[in-house]
Amino acid sequence: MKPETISFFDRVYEVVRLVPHGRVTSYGAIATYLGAARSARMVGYAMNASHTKDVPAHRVVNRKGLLTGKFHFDGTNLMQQLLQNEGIVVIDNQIQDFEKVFWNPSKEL
DNA sequence: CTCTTGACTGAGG
DNA sequence: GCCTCAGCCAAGA
Repeated sequence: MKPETISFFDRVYEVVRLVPHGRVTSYGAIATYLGAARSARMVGYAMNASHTKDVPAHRVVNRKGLLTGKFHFDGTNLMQQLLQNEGIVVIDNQIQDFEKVFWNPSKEL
């Protein structure tokens, strides 16, 4: 695969796939890891097309640990269900102990 | 090329 | 702690 042919979106997907089971990360963390710290919005924008990809988008939340993208899932609480299924505690769209389950690709990878 | 759209973020009131 | 504003930048029409 020529990197030039890989779009920014695809790079986002690869990083999201690297997120360990039972962990979550933020849009900004992914953007920073990709060298585009100011492109956090692009990460979310990329996730908008993640439905056609095998990407665990539910592991990606904003910097506050809030499930901002839950409305993009079929069910109203599907995203929360998926996270809790991985052992992550979610209350009212807010991840509990966010710092403990947070996975920073720039540090861990 | 120009314009619009965002699952974001940080600063300011 | 909450709300608003502005900057950010890639992709699609």
